[in-house]
This record gives sequence, C-alpha cells and structure tokens, in this order.
Amino acid sequence: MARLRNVDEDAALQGAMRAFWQHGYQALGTRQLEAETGITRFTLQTTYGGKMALFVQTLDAYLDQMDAHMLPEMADGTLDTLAGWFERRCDPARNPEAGRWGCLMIASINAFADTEPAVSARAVRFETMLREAFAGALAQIDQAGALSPDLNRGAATQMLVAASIGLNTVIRAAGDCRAGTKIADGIAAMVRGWAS
Amino acid sequence: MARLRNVDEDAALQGAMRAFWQHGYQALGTRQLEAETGITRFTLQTTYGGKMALFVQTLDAYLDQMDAHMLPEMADGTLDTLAGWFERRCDPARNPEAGRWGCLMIASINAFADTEPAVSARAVRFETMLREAFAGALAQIDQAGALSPDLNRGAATQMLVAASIGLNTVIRAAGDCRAGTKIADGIAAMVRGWAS
DNA sequence: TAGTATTCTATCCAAGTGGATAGATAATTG
DNA sequence: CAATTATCTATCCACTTGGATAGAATACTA
Repeated sequence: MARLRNVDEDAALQGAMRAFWQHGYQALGTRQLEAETGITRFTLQTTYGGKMALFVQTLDAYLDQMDAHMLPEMADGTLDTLAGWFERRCDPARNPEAGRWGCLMIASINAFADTEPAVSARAVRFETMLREAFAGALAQIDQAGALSPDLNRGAATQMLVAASIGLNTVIRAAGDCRAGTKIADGIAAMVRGWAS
Repeated sequence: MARLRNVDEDAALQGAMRAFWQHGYQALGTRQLEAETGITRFTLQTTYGGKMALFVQTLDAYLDQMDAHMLPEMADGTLDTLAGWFERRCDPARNPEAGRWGCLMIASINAFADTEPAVSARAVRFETMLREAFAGALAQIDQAGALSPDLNRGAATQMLVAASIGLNTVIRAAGDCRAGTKIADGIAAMVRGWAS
C-alpha cells in the first residue's frame, strides 16, 4: 500500500529506548536519535508525535518489559534466588548491553523530577512494580517456610525497593555493571541473613 | 577598589546550588540561572569560568556540606539515631527547602552518567563519603555494645548506602520529602532490628 | 503498468543555547 | 574630587534545538 519504514516498529522502539537510556532525554537530540536508531525526524513527528511522545512510549515499553521479567528472575521461593538477583545485576554477561547505564526510569525521574506529569505517572507505576515484585518474592519465600519469623516483611520490602534503586544509580555513575558489585554483594548477604 | 557584586560570593554559590539541584544541569539555562540567583551571565564567565565550571564548584560545596553534617546527624552511638536519620529525611521541617528535590549529586550522576570526568570524580567522592559515614555510624553503635553480633557490618553498610540513594530518588520523583516516608520507615525498622 | 499511500531526503524556521564584548555604573583609593 | 578597577547592562554571535514542509522515492493494489 505504501512505502515501508527503514526500521520496523519494534526495533525502532527498542533502539529509541536504548538511546534515551544511555544519553538521557535532554542530552539526546532528535538528529542524534535519528542517527542511532534509524527513526527519521519526519517519522518522529508523524507517527510518534514528537520527541516527548516517543520518550513516554519507550518508558511504557521499558516498564512492560520490567513487569514481564522481574518477578520470574528474582522469585522462586528461595532466598538465594532473590539475593542472587542483585549479584546478577552486576554481571555484564547476564544483562542487556544498556544495563551499564543503570535504569531508564531512574534516570528519567532524575531528569524531570516532578515537572512532567506523564513521567511522574510512570514513576508511580515503577515504584509500585518494584514494591510488588519484592513483596511477592518475599511472600513466596515465606510460604516455603524459608523466612525467619523475626523478619519484618514490610520493612524488608521497602528496604529492597530503595536498595535496588541505589544499586542502579551506582552502576550508572560508572557506566559499568561491575561497579555495583560491592553494594550488590552487601545486599545479597543481608538477604541471605533473613533465612529461618 | 571596584564595584561590588549584586550577590555576595557565598549566597551566589548557595543559590546556584539550589537552582542546579531543582532543575538539573541541562534544564537550567544561564539566563534562568541569572534570574534565580543574581549571578550575572557576565560574572558567570569572568569569575566562575562558565556554566560547567560553576556547576562543578556547587558540587564540591554540596559535598563539603554533606561531609560536615552527615556523620554528626546520624551517629551518636545509638541505633535509634541512625534509624531516625532516615525518618527525619522525610520531614519537610527538618530539611532545607531544596531537600524536596532529592540529592544534587544523585541527580547529577543521572544527568551525566560517565560522560563528564569532573562529575564522575565527585560521584566517587560521594559514594565514598556515604560508605564511610554509615560504616562510622555503625562502628560507634558497635563500640557502645548496641549492635547484634549476628549483623554483617560490611553488608549492612553497603545496604545503607544503596538505600539512602534510593530514598532520595523517590523523594525527587514526587518533589516532596514526605513521599519517602514509607521507604524511610521501612529502613528505620530494619536498622532498629539490628540491636543486640 | 498506473495509481495511491506512506516514508525518506532535504530544507527551512523560530526559538533558545552558552559565550563574548563594548559601554555604563559604582565603590574604593590616592 | 579624580583615577582606578571590577561588575552590571545590553547586545551580538555562531550554533543547536524541536518542529514543519515540499518534493523525491518506494511499495503495495487494482
């Protein structure tokens, strides 16, 4: 019916996600975005509605992927898998290449603070997802009888939410997953200490 | 000898710090910086050496202030004071007005990742300061005999470093100290659980 | 093969960027 | 009071920004 796009829709969104992830929203110009992703500046306007609209779509796609992968990767009813999730975050071989830039959502929160409602809404979803994932992982471990009765479940959940954000921030500061190793090992040791 | 500046040196640096803190480096133009701080665009060039040079000076000043206040505020040999440090972070009355924008250094890390050596160097100092502050606070508590022998001191230190970064990120997302209350209370509860 | 619909290429644009500079202004010194 | 020195005000600059648009290219359909 009509001319095809240079880059298929899925690759375009993933490429845009990677570009925003690495550079951040403000530091990434539309010309550089085109060069790195193949998304034409024309297409950016006509099919995505501009830079900000595309950015918000990448945030949604990012959170969708988190939602799909996070719980399965950290929760199998054992404390060791939850602890290992933090350790694996620091292994370049076990993370997407863009993982060295930390977390797209955390970078976006810091870029916009509370100035952009569309971003703030995604920040709320992000925090909720984190909290539910850690709470769910702990609940599975609890049901398996592997969690110390002395552990304050709710407090541990909040702690893990904060700790995971901190870990990704330290990784981004260095541009290297491995920079988070000391912190991840510390978190993992604490988590393993919650055994019954 | 010569004409005086509109704003004295100290107020200028504090004002610039606050402006960068709230808006972030990239989102703050030099004209807006002048409007909010009184630092003339002329003075920005002649006495500070440009926007980036001033920004780096504000980072240094920020870290100096952290260095002076952090340990005294969190460490007096009791677990309760350390735990309370996280809770107080969420009380608007007990924080500078700019505290609602999270932490300047964390925002800067996210803005530049590893692209700006001058910022990366400050990020290293920041992480070191956090680690030493928490390790020092725990050591004081330990010396007072108030720390459980079962606690992995090193792991707890790493956990607190990450958690404090996460707490500030959540605060920045909302532009409100109080948004961190749930997380801070969780961290505080965990910390209090480390009693001997 | 001709028509149609969509994307791409190549500009153009107004607005904003950080930085530089010339002349006016003000405060201290002699 | 006059000279000096540093800052302020007001431009000017080259460059980049996100966005808009006109014409060429391309891939289906009839």
